Amino acid sequence: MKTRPTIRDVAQLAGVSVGTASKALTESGKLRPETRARVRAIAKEIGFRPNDLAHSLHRGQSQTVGVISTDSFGRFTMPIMEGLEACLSERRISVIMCNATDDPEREARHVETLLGKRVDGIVVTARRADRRPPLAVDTHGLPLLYVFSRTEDPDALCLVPDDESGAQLATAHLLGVGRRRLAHITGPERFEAVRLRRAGFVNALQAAGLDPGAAPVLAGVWSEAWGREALDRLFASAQPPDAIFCGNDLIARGVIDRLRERGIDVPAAVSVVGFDNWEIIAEATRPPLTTIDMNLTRLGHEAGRRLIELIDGAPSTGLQRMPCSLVVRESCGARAPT
Amino acid sequence: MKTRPTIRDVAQLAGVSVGTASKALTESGKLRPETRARVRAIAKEIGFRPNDLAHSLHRGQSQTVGVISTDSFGRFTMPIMEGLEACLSERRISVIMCNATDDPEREARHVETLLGKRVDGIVVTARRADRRPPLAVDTHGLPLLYVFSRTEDPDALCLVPDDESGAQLATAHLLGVGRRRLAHITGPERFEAVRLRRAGFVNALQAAGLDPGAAPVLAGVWSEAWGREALDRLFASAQPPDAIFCGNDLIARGVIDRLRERGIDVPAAVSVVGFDNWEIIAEATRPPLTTIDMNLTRLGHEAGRRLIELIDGAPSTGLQRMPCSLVVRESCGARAPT
DNA sequence: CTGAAAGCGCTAACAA
DNA sequence: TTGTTAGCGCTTTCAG
Repeated sequence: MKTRPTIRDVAQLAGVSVGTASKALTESGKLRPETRARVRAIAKEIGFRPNDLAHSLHRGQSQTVGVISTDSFGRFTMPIMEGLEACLSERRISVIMCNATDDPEREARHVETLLGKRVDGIVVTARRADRRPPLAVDTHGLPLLYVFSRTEDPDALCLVPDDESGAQLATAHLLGVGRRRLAHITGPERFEAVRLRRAGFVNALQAAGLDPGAAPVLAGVWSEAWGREALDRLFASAQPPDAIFCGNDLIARGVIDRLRERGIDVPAAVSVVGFDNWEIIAEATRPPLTTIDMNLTRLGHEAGRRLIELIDGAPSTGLQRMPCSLVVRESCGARAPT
Repeated sequence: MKTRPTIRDVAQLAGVSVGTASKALTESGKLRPETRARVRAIAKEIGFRPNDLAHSLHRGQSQTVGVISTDSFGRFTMPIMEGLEACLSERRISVIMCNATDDPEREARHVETLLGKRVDGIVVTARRADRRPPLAVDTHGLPLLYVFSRTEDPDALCLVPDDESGAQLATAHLLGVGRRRLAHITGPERFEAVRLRRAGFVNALQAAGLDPGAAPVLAGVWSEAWGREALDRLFASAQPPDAIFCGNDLIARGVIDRLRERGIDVPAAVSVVGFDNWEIIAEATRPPLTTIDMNLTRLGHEAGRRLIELIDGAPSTGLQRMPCSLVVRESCGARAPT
């Protein structure tokens, strides 16, 4: 491995001292423009690129943060990463990806490595936004941020989507297109997201003066098959719903598929709204699915912003819920009921 | 930011010199076991963690590699990353993720940053395995590896899935269950993957003594809607196929959906095989989809292995095609035809 | 077996 | 305006 040119090489070729060369290259200090230009020319010519390791060692900041994911680069992690990286790369901060896949030992090893590399901060992300135990390793007060993930540690800063208000948004939209007999088909009860989204659903009904007790809520799993099955159950009753809020887009897809199979028109007879805005799914349903977007990329971006604040010394703790938004496609019909 | 303990602190508390402390902590050299134990105890007690930046600066290796993706953390990048990270983390090598999203300028900036951080190697990955221009920045002979991506640079090492043999596998499977009137529905012609998979399809037919000219090939887009439309076209003819090899799972899903809508039984009347093994899709089709897996996680793992070899000094160039495999579910029927 | 010191590449404080 | 030097934290000779 041929070693790369150092600032000493640049200085030598430019006929100045290293100190001068350094000054010339970092904009800092006062220098005769002529000298500066010469140094820079040499640097460019020999392909000098400052060694950030040395810089970081000196400065005590590595311009690097670590991301620990328990979601092995899954569907939710990627948009978050995208936003995070976009935000951080503007400050020339690099992000190191670590996959722990729910293995505490791996996680600990990764944190050790990150600490060794003297990252300026760590963000923890997960497959679901439920509470998780704090990192097992003592991070010595390193800036720490949980995204799409929460911890018991009250000192930690956690950023999660606002499932409840997202669900209210969805429900309100169904009411807005004139529906009154709503139902909710969702995932496993043990997910906090399921409980929050149900709460949002119920709240919105109450706010509209409807009786939530009359609105069926079916909890199952996060799959199309469950969506189909649940739909069959709802339509076995005497008073089937005219609108269904689904806990995620997969369920919604199952629901819509089954409605079509039953010859029930969406959105003419029944309106459906999903959750996730998983585009490949939402755009492939027939008709395309109106759904809730958790704005995960924005969440990641915000995480980057907050992490930088933490790194810059502004302390901050607590749980922050970021708003969801409604993406209207065609599965609910016109906004104004006819 | 309270500064972390250094090896000097450890040495001082243990009553030895820094040199001794270093030896004690690195397994190297000869030391009285008693001394070693004492040093280690102190180190553990005060939470000493060696500063890898200093280590790297000294050693000239950063134990870090960069990944440049043009696929903004998309569906194909994820499994590759997973395998790569798993492989590399065993050697305690960290991976820095950079997203360039097809913007050459961003890409260049990222490469600069990586060079500054003195990464030991760079892997480039993409949304599709087609040829791309080499990195715009001079990497000074840094180990470089293209995964799921190729470049014109003949000196580069490129790892891609073997689309052609994957397609042969799929086609052979259809023939193996007794089908003879095959068709192929696929994506846009401009994708190399489309051309290779078609070639594999044709080869397999020829190998079986069938006339490829008689087997329709419909190129369109990578969507369910196209799958449905193409199926309608095939069944508008006098001699519809009894087996369809689809260029990806989305198309396959559209095909299967439409077959069901037409009341044609899968797999009794028609066999279908997909490509990608995108589990969420493949498992949701009715019946579940038999498909080709590009083994991207393994590809990523292999990339890690090869990159380590490059870093360790073994030169290697050229295009390497990694095998795909067949995942049998239920959309083709029994292996032995009745 | 252990201590002292040079040096990895860079920056910043101080001299000239 | 420019040069000199100490030091960031670690490893690795080379003496002791």
